[in-house]
Amino acid sequence: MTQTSVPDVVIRRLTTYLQTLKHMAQRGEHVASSTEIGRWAGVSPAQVRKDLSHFGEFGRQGLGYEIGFLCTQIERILKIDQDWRLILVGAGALGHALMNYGAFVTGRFQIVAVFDSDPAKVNTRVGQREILPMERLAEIIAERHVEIAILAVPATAAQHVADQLVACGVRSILSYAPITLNTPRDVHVRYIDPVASLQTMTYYL
Amino acid sequence: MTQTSVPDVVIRRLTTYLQTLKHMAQRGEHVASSTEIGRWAGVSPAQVRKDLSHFGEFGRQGLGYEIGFLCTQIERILKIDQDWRLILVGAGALGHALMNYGAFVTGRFQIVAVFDSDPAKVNTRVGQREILPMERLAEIIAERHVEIAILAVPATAAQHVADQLVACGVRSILSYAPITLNTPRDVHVRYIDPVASLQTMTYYL
DNA sequence: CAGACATTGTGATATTCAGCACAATCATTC
DNA sequence: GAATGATTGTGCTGAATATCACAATGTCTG
Repeated sequence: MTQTSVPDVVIRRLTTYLQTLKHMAQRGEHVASSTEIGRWAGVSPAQVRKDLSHFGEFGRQGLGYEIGFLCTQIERILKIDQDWRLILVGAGALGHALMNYGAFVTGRFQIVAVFDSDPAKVNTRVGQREILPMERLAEIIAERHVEIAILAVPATAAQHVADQLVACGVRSILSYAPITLNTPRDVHVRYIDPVASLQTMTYYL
Repeated sequence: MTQTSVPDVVIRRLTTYLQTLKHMAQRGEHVASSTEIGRWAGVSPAQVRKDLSHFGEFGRQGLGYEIGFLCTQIERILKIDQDWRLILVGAGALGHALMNYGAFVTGRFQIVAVFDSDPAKVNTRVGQREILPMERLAEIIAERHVEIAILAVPATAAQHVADQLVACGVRSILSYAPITLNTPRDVHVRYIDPVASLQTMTYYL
C-alpha cells in the first residue's frame, strides 16, 4: 500500500504480469481481470490483486484492469520506463551471444561497453563495439553513469571482477558465473546458471 | 528428515551448496562447517543445517561436514550422479550458443539432438550435430529416453512447442522464452530471462 | 584420559507469505 | 433508475519458511 518494503517475490512477479499484459495487448485486448492475468502468469487471482495493491489501486471494480494503464504503472514501479546503460564484462562465447541478443540491441537495456582482461581480445570488435581493457572500467562507468553490469567471465575470475565493479560504483550485477558472489548488502545480484536450473529439475524426475 | 515433500527453495539452495563445496574442494580443503558453507553460499548457518537435515545426517559434531562425502550425497539427492540426455529446440543464435556451452559439451547434461521448425535450417549443422525437423521430435525422445528439453524458440512459438514436448513425454523444460508456459502440474518448468532479471533489479536502484 | 571447545541436529518460536472471504464499488441491463 | 452481476481491495486466517537456542555429541589438547 505505501512504502513498507515490498517482498522481492512480488517484484519478480510484477515482471511476469507485465509480460502477460503485453501479450494481451498484442492480441488486441484492452481490459484484463485478475483472474485472466493470474491464469496466464500462473498465480492465483488473489495473489495478483494483493501484489498490485502494494503500489496503489489500479483496477476498477466490476471491470478489471485497463491493460495499457497497468502496463504503464508497472513500468513506472519497476523503473523501466527509461533507458538503462549496461556494461558487459567478458567477451567470450557468452559475451558475444549477449551482445547480439535482440533485447540488448534494440531494447531499453543497452550495452554501452564491453570489457575483457585478455590483451589478445582488446581492440577487436564484438558486434559493433570495441572490446576495452579492464583498466578503462572506472572511467567508462563514471562517464556513462552506468549502474548495472553483466558478468560473463569464468567462475575463477568472477569475484575479483565483481569487487572491481562494486568499487567503481556498480549497484546491480547480472552474473552468469556459477558462483555466489560476495558483495555489500546494497549491491543487488541476480544469477543465471542453466546447469543449476537443470540440477534442481532432475530432483523431481 | 524423510520424504515429507521438501520445499523447492531448499532444492535450489542445495545446488549452491554444491557449487560452494566444489570450490572448497578445489582449494584443497576437506572439511567445512555450516558457518563456512553459509558464508560462501550467502545463507545463515542454521539454514544450511536445516536444509541438509531434510535428507539425513551428514555432519559430525564438533567438526563439520566432510566435503567429498557431502558432495556425493547432494549429487545423489539431486540425482545428478548420472548422465542426463537433453534435447534442444530452436537453433537460432541462442541455440548455437547453448550447443557450444562448455557444460553441455563435456558435463553430465548432454544435448543429444537439436530441432528447428525452419526448413532452411534443417540438415545444416550446429556444432557437431545435425539440426532435425520437428517431425522427428517424438521419435528421438522415445528412442533416447529424453526427459528434459531446453526451449530456445521465440515467445510466439514457445507454448506450441511446449505442448508438443509434453505430448512426447518430456517432463522438465528449461525455457528461455519470455513467457509463462501453461503445462500439466507434473511437468516442471524453469525460466531463464535476462531481461526479466534486469527488470527486477532496476526497482532497487 | 579428562576437560575444554566446537559444531551438529532439531524442537520451539518468530516471521514472512499466500489464500480466503466479503464489503465496497462500478458497469450494464431491463 | 433500480436491480443484477462482476470484480476489486483488503482484513483475517492459515500455511510455509526462517531463525533461535540448546542438548547431544564429537574432537582436540595438555
